[in-house]
Amino acid sequence: MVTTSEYKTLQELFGAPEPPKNGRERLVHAAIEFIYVHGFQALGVDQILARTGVSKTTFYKHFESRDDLLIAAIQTRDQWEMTSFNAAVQKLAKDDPRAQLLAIFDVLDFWFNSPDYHGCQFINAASEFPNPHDPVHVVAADRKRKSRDEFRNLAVAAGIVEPETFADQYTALVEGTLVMRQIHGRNDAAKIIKSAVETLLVQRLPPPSESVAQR
Amino acid sequence: MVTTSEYKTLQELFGAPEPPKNGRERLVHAAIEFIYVHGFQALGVDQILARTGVSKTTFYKHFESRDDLLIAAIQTRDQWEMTSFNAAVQKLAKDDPRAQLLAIFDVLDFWFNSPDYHGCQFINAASEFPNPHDPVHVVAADRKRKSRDEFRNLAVAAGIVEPETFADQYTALVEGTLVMRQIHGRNDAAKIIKSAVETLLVQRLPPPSESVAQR
DNA sequence: CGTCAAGGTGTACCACAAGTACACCCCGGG
DNA sequence: CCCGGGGTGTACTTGTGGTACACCTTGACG
Repeated sequence: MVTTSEYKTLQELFGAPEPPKNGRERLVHAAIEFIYVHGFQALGVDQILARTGVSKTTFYKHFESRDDLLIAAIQTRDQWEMTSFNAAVQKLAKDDPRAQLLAIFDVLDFWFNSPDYHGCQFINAASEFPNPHDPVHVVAADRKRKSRDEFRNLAVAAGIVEPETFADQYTALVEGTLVMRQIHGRNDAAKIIKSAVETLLVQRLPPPSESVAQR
Repeated sequence: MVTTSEYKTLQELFGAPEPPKNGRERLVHAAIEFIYVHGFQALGVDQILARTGVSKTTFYKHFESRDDLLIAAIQTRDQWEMTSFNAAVQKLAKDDPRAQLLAIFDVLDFWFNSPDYHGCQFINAASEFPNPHDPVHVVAADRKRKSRDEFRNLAVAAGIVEPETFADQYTALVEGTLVMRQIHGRNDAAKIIKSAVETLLVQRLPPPSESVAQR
């Protein structure tokens, strides 16, 4: 098992999103930053204009409406976060699927203890836009289902029995870990839940193949 | 284990909140209903006034502001939901703590498959008001932490080893189940995750006492 | 009976944010 | 040269949270 101590900051694991350039990208970038801290509904058009120095006319040339900006923001965030997170897991656990299923919680632990953690953007988004047909909700729900499918693929690759059921239970633990960190305020959540994952893993790993030396 | 088939509807398990009477209660009641479906930010003062037939002047005699109504709404919902849920668990599992830890997922399953399920109000609230000092967020976070403590108490009563760790893992599974139902759209979540709870339980139940040790 | 307070109504109004209309600027490439 | 893409500024409309003020109804009680 790769020890995570060689990585000190989340930046090293995640990298930073590209700095903004033209008007539209400046707006989306500023929106992402603001929304992640204060939520979607708190974002005011005038506020984001003052913050970026873009004029209102320019804004409405790039976006049909305020909602249009919100959609662009979560889509961009989705792209960035998915690639960053997967890259971080890859750094810690290479291509070993079983190690990756555990390393995911190490990455979560890093993330949880970074100073600018403000919860899972997609849980927030789906809660703020409860209508399942709202475009923002759709992006968030798709992201969640894709994550669950990636977990299933890892489970299959790791040779876990009943990978679908395992994927559901593993996903629930991940989501629950996010909620415990964000709402319960437990920033040790990832460390503690990781042991539950190990319990589920050993129960589902059929042959005692000593191939993956764990510990 | 109590089979749940004797209960057909969530109403039987939960009961209904008391019908509204005077102006203030009508407003709070209508707000709760609306918020649970559409979210906090979607609630407009004029809308709720039209819906209840209360005048704006009356509204502002009862509440300092719109936010004040939101706070009253989530507090009232908190009271009602906690007592209803606990009563439902009691109906299914009497006073057997181990059975209660499993029955909680049976109640969740009922709830998930009722037509008017719209997610966990408190996850929604904390997401819509991400500022940890916001009054609405505080109510939601307190509710979550209290639930976790109730789970810990059940674990202690059930004689589970390391009840604190178990409570954290159990809580994560509950929260994860809620998220999977609400965002992933998996209304079979409670059934599937229940088996993970059983796995954690058998691992933590120390003596193979053939009958559940009851008080 | 008279009166007074609690709780309710209606209308007009202010402040602020989303979104529109219109006139204008600058600059690089056919 | 001039034309279109991208940018600016100002003034406006509209909707909604919140206020001010004048008024109505009911029931307890001296």
